[in-house]
Amino acid sequence: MALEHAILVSLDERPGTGYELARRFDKSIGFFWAATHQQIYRTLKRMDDLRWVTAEEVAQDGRPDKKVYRVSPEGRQELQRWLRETGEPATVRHDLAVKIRGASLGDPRAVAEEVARHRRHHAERLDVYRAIEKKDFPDPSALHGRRLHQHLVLRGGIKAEEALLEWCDEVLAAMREDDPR
Amino acid sequence: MALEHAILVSLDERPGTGYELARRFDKSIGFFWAATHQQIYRTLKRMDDLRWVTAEEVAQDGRPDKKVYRVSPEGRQELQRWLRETGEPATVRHDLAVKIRGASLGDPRAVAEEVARHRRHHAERLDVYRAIEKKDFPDPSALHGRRLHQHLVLRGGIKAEEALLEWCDEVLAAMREDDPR
DNA sequence: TCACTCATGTAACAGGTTACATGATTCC
DNA sequence: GGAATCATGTAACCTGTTACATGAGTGA
Repeated sequence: MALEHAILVSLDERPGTGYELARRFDKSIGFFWAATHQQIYRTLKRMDDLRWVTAEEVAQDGRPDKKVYRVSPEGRQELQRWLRETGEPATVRHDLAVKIRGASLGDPRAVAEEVARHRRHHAERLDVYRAIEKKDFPDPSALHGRRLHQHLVLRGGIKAEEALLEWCDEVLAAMREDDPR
Repeated sequence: MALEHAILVSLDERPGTGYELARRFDKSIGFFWAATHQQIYRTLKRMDDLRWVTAEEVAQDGRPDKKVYRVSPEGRQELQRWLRETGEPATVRHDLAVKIRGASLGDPRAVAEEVARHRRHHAERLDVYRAIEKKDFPDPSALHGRRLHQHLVLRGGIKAEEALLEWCDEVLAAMREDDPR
C-alpha cells in the first residue's frame, strides 16, 4: 500500500490536518493517487499508532479543534525504506476499454458517446496540467531536487492524458467510419 | 464494478471455465482489467446466483470435473444495460509517481533504478502488444464490428505503454542530469 | 434562509489480495 | 522424483466506497 507513503511525502512537504490532506488529494498529489477523506482519517490514525506521524491538537475559536500531523523520524525512516523497495507497475482497470471491447454486444453508438465524454474529461484534465506547468514550472531546465521531481510527476500526468486523448480520437474516428450515421 | 461485465464480454466471445477465464485475465482481456482466479470464482458464483450465466458441469476422466459457463439472456441484457451507463475515468494510483515525488527524501539514485526497472517492463509489454497487433490485426483498415473493437482496445494499450516508456526516459534523463555520477 | 467551508468521525459494505488446501496427470 | 498443468475452492485480511452524523461560522 502506498497511501501511507503518499501521505508521508505530502506531510513532509508541509504538515497539515486530515481535512487539508483530503483536499490535497483532490488535486496535486491526488492527480496520481486518489483517496477520500475517510481513507485519509483512517490511515492517519493507523500511522499515528505506528508513530510514523505525530499529532498536535490545536484549539481554534469558532472552528472545531484540529489535529496537525507531522512526519516523525520513524516516518521518515519508513519512507526511505519504501523508496528503496521495488514494485510492479500498477494493475490497470479500464471500464472504458471493457465497454469498447463489448460494444458490438450492445449499442456501439452509445459506447461511442461514452468515449466522447471521456475525451472531454481528458482534454480538460490536460488543460489543467498544462496550466499548472506554465504557472509553477516556467523554466523546467533550471529545476533541481524536489522541484524537479514534482515537475517530472506532472510531466507523467501530461503524457498520460495526451495518450488517452489521442486514443479517444482514434476510437471515435474508427467507430464513425465503421458505422456512419 | 466491471469485473462482472468484463467476464460477460469474455464469455460471450467464447464460453469457458473459471480456470480458463483466469488465464484469459492473465493476458488479452487482463491487459486492461486485472483479476485473480479467486476473484473470478467468487464472481462467477455470484453471477450464477443472479442468472447472468449458466453453468454446465462436464465430467472428465483423469481431470477434475469442470463447470463451463455461458452468458444467459439475462446476462446479455445486463451487459447491454451497463454499456449504456456513463462512468468516470478510472482513479489512478501510481506508486512510481509517489516514489519520484518523494525521491529527494531518500536516495534519488535508488528511485532512478526503480524507474529503469519500470522502463524495461513497459518496453517488454509494448513489444508484446505490437507482436499481437502484427499477428492478429495485419490489416487494421479492413476491420469491422467486434474485431475492430478488439483492435481499438489493443491500440489503447500500445498508446499507454508508449507514453509510459517515453515518460520513464524523460525522468531518467532529467535525474541523471540533476545528479551526474 | 440556505448553501458552503472547516473539521472529525462511525458504520456497513463491496472489492481485492494472500495464503492455504486438494488431487490427478503429464512432461522432463 | 519433481515441477507444471488442470480445476476448484475456503478463509482471513486489507482496502476502498458510500452513507450518515455533528456543529459552528461565513457569505449570498
